[in-house]
Amino acid sequence: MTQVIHTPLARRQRERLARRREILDAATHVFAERGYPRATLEEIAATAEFAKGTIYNYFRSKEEIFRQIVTDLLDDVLHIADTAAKESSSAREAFLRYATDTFDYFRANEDVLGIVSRELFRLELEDTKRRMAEIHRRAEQIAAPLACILQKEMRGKRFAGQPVDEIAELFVSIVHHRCAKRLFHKKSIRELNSHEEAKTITLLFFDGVLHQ
Amino acid sequence: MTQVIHTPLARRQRERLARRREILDAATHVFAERGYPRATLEEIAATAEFAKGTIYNYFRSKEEIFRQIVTDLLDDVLHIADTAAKESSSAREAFLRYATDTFDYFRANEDVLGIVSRELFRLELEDTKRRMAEIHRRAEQIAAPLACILQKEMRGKRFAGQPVDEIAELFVSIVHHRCAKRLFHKKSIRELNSHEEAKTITLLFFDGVLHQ
Amino acid sequence: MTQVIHTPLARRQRERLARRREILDAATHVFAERGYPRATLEEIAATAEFAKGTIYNYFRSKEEIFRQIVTDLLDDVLHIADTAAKESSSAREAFLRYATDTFDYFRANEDVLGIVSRELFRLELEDTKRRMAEIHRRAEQIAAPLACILQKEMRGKRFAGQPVDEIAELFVSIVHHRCAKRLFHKKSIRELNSHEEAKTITLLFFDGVLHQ
Amino acid sequence: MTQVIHTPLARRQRERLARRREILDAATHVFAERGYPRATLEEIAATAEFAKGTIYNYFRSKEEIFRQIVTDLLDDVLHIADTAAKESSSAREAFLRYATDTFDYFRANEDVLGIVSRELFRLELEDTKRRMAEIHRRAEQIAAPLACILQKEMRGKRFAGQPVDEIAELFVSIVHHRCAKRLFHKKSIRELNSHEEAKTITLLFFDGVLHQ
DNA sequence: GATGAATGAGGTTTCATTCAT
DNA sequence: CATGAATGAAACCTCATTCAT
Repeated sequence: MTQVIHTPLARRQRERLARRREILDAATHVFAERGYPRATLEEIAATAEFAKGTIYNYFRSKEEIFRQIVTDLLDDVLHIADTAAKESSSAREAFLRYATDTFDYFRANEDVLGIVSRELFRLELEDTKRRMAEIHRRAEQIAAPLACILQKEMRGKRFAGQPVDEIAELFVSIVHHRCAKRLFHKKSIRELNSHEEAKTITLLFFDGVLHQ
Repeated sequence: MTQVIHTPLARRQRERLARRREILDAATHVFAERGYPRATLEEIAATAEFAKGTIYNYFRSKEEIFRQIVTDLLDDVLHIADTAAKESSSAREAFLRYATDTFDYFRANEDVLGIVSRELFRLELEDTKRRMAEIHRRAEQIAAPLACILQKEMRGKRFAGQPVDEIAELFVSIVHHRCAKRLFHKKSIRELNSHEEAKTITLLFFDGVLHQ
Repeated sequence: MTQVIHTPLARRQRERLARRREILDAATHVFAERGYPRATLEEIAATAEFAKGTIYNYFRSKEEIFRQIVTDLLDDVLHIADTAAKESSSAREAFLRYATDTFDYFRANEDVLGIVSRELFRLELEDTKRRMAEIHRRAEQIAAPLACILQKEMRGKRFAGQPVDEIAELFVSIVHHRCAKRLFHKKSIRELNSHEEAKTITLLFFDGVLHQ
Repeated sequence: MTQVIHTPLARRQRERLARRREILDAATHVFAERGYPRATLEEIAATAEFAKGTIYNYFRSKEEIFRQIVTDLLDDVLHIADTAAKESSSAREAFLRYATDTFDYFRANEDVLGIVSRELFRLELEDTKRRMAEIHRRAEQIAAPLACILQKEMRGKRFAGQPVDEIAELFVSIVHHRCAKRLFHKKSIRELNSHEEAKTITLLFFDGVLHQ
């Protein structure tokens, strides 16, 4: 068992990380509320209860804060996909689990979902196109473990001539779409019954509309 | 038969509309290239080969230009969906046709697709959330004619407890996702074989992954 | 008696003057409504029912329109003062008449009064100070005929060491102040009883508060 | 006796106020020189020796700067009127003192006088007319203490059927007119002998031209 | 003479980032 | 490390004036 020694240095480190997290949480809230370009560092700082300048001791720029939020999110979702694939014995089970867990995750992190829905593709980078490609690459990563387990079950066959990973990506995009829809719809996302929804789209994906 | 008289007034009107279109086209290009916030009126004007002030004789603001582009696009897609539903004899045919035509439309209007993929949710409105709801409502409109024909075929039954229009929306979102994917992928959107792609997702939607 | 010949040229001339007047009237209205800087040529033109460019066939600039209005006004008031002095047999009568007629004039030309009250000193000239002096010189001109008749009655004596024309100017400024006050006050200027008001300030001027 | 502790916070506060004042002074100068619409923030900032953006850390807009200047001025003049009324034993003495002190005040604050003379009525508000009424209400406030002491002396009688406060306002307007006149006249306002001028108009006001 | 589209200089305002305290 | 005042580049938009038709 690892022996943790609380040297002053370690405390410093921990406090630093805690404050970094506070800033990220504050920023997440403000981005979700105002949208990236309308969000000002002034307001983020006020929400985090720091002075504007302090933010720059933790992040190099507004952009970096935003990218960190998105990266964290994608990591989380990637983890969900990994776990779903690893701990399931069939593709159907894995996909169902991925959908359910993702729904739950976003229900618990509504703000982050808001940001991703609106801002994911709006990073203010020199080369927007490069960024878009990057995002889609991450989506492929997320779909990969799901594709992998599906692959096995289909014994290497393609679906309608398409490689399996593209098909898995479709599923991922459907999940995302349902989340976003709920977020901006009359019914609160909190009322979303994760398991019901997950079953629906898994059923559609595996059996199609006509074969229920 | 109506005798068209080209009065000066009519000519003025026509020229005005033509120039409005030129501006919209130029703006579409710049928005697609730079993204909405980095797109400057300076550049839009230069691209349209007008002076900055001239733009304001045709549109009240940068925002208005953007909304016009989006509105036009949604109208076009809505029209595609309507036509597909009206001129098909089965749901499967209608969905296939909608997918094919939408693919073709975006292949011919790559810039517009770029804008929508990135900017649709970023209209700079006071109340971003209200706007999001509006966008989703438009999506429902687009899905409506497809839902309608599907409804008939399913004889009023629901799918896994979900109303048919939500299911139709899923299809629409899949189509959009495939378009965006192609746009930012290594393979140019021009190489996309609309018919092949459309067949794939229609097959998936109606029969599922397991029943090909 | 002058024989007026209505040659085509004269008609042109008359029509031109009439249109000039229409523009001045429209401009007077818009200036009064919006204030000089918020007034746009667009709106002046629309009010006059001409196109924007047409205005420039009659006036060299927005500024010139404004100066013409002010000049016309000052000429009118100067005429009132002249007449009052010429047709009165005593200073008291002359001042009373000047006040009464000026009140009547502004009641009939409310818009012009509004402009003068707000804009007189705001001509957008290179040298504002020179302009201010010019305005005050005009005020002296207006006061002059009144000063003249007062002078006679006072047999060359000064009032409290001040030259008579400065005293007359005070009276003129009091009249103007009462007009402006009424214009922006709850009671409409239309309800102003010119004769009553005029008697009050004339009484004050000649006999003072204590000697009624 | 209070022990003043100069905490950093207090120092910050003081410096902030000092800089606010510097900006107001610079703006006053530029407004007086150029007039409100020709005054640019560029020049105000340069005069105050700050960057343009810095101004906006102290005031929300050009308009707000202007209104602060005017409000401060009106407060000062109101204070003069209050003091004059409170510390005088007769109306004549109060009016004389008000006139003298106002002359002195404007001689020491020439720039502010310039602004008020030209700009008072040009505040760029939606509803200019509402603003004009507001200004006239302030004038009434200023006249109020003077009216009050005059009232007592006249034992409730009206003058020529007019309420006493309207009469007091006339006096205030005469004072203002003499100030403006001097400002834009050949003789510098610095040469104005406050006491002489004040005596003249007080004499006129109380005894009239004919009874010296 | 009348029209109205085109012009473009110039203004106000925002806000991410820096840096002295 | 924390602070918040200072910065200044950029952006959007207005509108008087010109000029080809």
